[in-house]
Amino acid sequence: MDVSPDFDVQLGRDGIALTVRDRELLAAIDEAGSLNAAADSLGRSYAHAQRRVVELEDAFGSLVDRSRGGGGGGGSELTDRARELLATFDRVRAEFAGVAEADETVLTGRVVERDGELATVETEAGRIRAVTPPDCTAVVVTIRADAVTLNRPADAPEPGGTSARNRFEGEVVGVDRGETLARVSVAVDPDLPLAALVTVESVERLGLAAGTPVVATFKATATRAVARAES
Amino acid sequence: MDVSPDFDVQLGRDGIALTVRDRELLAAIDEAGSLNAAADSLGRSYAHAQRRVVELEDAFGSLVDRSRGGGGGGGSELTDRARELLATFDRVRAEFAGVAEADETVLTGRVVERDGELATVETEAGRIRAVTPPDCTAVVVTIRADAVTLNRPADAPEPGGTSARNRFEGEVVGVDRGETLARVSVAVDPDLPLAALVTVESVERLGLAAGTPVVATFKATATRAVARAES
DNA sequence: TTGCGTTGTGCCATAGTCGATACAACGCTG
DNA sequence: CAGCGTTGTATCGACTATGGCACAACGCAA
Repeated sequence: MDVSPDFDVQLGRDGIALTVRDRELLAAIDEAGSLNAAADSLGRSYAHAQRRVVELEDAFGSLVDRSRGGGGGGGSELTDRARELLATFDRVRAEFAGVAEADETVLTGRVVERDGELATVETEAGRIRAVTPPDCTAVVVTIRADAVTLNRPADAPEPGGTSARNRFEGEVVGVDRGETLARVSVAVDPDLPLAALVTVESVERLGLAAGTPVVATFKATATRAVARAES
Repeated sequence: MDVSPDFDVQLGRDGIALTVRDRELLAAIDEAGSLNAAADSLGRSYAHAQRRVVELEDAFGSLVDRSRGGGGGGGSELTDRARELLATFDRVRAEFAGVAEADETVLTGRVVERDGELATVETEAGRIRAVTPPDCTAVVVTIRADAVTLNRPADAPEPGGTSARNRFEGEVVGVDRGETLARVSVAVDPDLPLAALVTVESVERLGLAAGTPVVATFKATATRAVARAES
């Protein structure tokens, strides 16, 4: 069952949301220098684009300095606030894209202890601390590969000296080396592969290869559990 | 400019996407035992729900075992594949929700070296390794608070012994303690606050309070840069 | 004054989504 | 055989989003 996670970002404020479509419109205005030319270059109607800008400004404040008449008939340009908005939109989108691409290892387990939104979950691989929704004991916990850091056993931080609440000793079972990023599989307790995304530079510095003993650590706040149907 | 990032998840396959709405429909079928009752309980039309199920099955394979006639007139129930689909939907949605909530520290800088998708960026706070889109030198790098781990200086891993490629020494300037999670601000190099989300248990174990010296580490693969307009 | 290209506004047409309704087919029960 | 509640299918109408178009207002330039 190969499905591809996808997402739509939006920045909300005062009940209305700035979507990808709006982002494109603002960017086009910035480039074209006029609302009219922007709508044209996007193949959209001017009327709708104009109304949409007003709508957005209603919620987000002044976004486009528009002037009519004058040399060339007038024109429009983005305000600083609009540029700032575009920047945060791109930033948020990049974050989401990161989690959409990242692969992750998922474990099923049961919560054995709970303290507010934090819980410790008993899984096949051992106990894991994760942020967990309330009122559920049967859960699946997912650990994103970009959240687990690998350490040489000798250099691994003592459990008492770090805020990384999860720590597993294991040995490397595979290194899938890309150009600059590598996906390494670590066999924790029995023989369960935990995926970690690291730089190839780290692979070389730590001398990671099949058989290398490592200590994998990841934060409780970065691993999430969701309820699962009891089977 | 306080905007609230929001998102819509969907699982794509064969060009069609399973949305939140579809998730609700499938869940309702599971609970009600019939497509008809499910549509009713959601306040939707049966006709549309039925068509949608067929549409989804076209792309995702058999999802609902439907039978008509017989005792009670028939009924429907989810296939294992549908249940699996629901589970991964929830899982993915939880991941996205995590990044939507997490606060993050953003730094502006310029890439000074690059190696494929990885780059080192010179920022006010020092050099940071981050995954970076191609063809840009002016960037904004964002570090999610749940991605940075705090270490006691004595226990901090040596740079050579860990896959965490970013390491900053600093001291705690503030602890915003929640019920089980705490947001601690760390002043790195000059006096730039880096946000870290840790458990209150970690706060106590590490004795974190204003003035405590700590070493903050985070992985290059977990920090992302996006292009920014040259000012 | 005329011309020009822009912004601002209103109205209509079109397409897509979705609920409402109606009806046939189905298969067990009484 | 009749009754029942389900699935399957077609058709209609309401609502929304969006493009197309028309026209006024604007302000500078020639």
